[in-house]
Amino acid sequence: MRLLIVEDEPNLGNQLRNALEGAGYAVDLATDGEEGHFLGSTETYDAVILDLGLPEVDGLTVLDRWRREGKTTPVLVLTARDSWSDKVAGLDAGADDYVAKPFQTEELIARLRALIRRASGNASAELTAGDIRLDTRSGKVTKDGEPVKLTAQEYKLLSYLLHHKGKVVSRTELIEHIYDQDFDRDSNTIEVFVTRIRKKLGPDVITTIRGLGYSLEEPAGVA
Amino acid sequence: MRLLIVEDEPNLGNQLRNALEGAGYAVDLATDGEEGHFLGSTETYDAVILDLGLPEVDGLTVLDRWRREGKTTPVLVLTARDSWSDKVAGLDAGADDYVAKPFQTEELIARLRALIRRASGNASAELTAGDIRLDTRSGKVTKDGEPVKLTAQEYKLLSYLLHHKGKVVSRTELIEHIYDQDFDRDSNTIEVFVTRIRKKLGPDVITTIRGLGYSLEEPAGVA
DNA sequence: ACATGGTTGTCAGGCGAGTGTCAGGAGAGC
DNA sequence: GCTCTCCTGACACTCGCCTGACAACCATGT
Repeated sequence: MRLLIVEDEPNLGNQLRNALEGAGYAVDLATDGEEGHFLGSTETYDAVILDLGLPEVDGLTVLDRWRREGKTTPVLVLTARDSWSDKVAGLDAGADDYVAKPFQTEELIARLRALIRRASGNASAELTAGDIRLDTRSGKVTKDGEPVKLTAQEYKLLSYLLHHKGKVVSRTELIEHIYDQDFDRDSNTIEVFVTRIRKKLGPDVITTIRGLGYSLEEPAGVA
Repeated sequence: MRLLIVEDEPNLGNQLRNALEGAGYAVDLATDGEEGHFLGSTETYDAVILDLGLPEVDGLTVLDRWRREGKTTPVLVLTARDSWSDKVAGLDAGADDYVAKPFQTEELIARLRALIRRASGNASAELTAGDIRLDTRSGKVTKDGEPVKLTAQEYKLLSYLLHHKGKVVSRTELIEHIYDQDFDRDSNTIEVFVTRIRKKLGPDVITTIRGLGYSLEEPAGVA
């Protein structure tokens, strides 16, 4: 899962980045509205955290532009506390959720998780495929009810595939969503991690679509 | 366990704070409704003690706002002795328990404990995991029936993990709940205390989830 | 006031899991 | 059979975590 933070205040921005990276997200940080809008328009993110009070271009404007461009990425807006007018305006512009500043990191993360879950159309916090089960809240994975120990990267990869169950996901797409901007794009880490996951969860969990990428399917009628 | 006290009368407020800190809680104190609401909205507490007669914004209003914002933190309300109307109103606004002023500190603490226990879904005053047993009433910990002497911080840490048994708890979350507002966030005290607890209770009590945090599990079927 | 014992937070060194790179091998598709 | 893609075992390096030692800080009793 990859996030964009648009926040001009350096302290808060970095603090946020650290917290979210700690929570297992890949994070890009933009420090003004111009850069934020640019990144949001050109890169793909699973969610955006947008501060409203920004230099150059106001946060609301950025949000509005994205929506006009047809971007549907879920956006979580940071508002100053008490600023109800901001909230209303934000709603109109198409924000998906709010957190009042200053905020508690845990709450922000919880809301983000909910946002991403909603956006990918999953009602529940649990993602499943066959006998594999992943709980996004506790961060635990089980197979046949047996807990399986995954490392951070393995978890990210599996979680992304589960969020896009049934679709074919290219290696590039995976790299873009699991790592942040500056990461060597011609590396075979993804293959390596797919292998490692297959070792832990069984060879049939992830299907290779030769030349295109990988896909995680709900196993067909076979019992 | 971290508490918020909202109490305008300085004597009572400080007295409460001392008593509760003595009982092993991390305590923040707000002296008016505005500040109280702000802290309650932005920080995470395990419970709130709320006086109803407050300057600026009334206690009931504060409570009502929190509930509208979706806060589910358990709230214990302090009411004047005979003010039944307050109680009724408080109930409507979503208070979880009452203590009539003037009150006995011990009673308050007992009720708080019950409140927190209920909120975390534990029926009993005892938290257990394997052969570890923690009595929240007496504040005593035993392993295999043998009493174990824990220091205050060790106890807090263990207790928080037990309250969240099975979940992965990040180092940040632990810091936020064990210490009060201003505490250096990048310090390795948590690691140190985990080590110390492991020394006293055995190395397998607390599991490290690399990159994410710690977790306290009910040991699997193995006898 | 002073001494004492215990508790708490900081630091630095060390260790190991986790991660990415590589290279050789297997298999699909033509 | 040849080629291109993907798989996978081994290795090196990094970074996170552990842990022993120290110093500051209480609380307590004298």
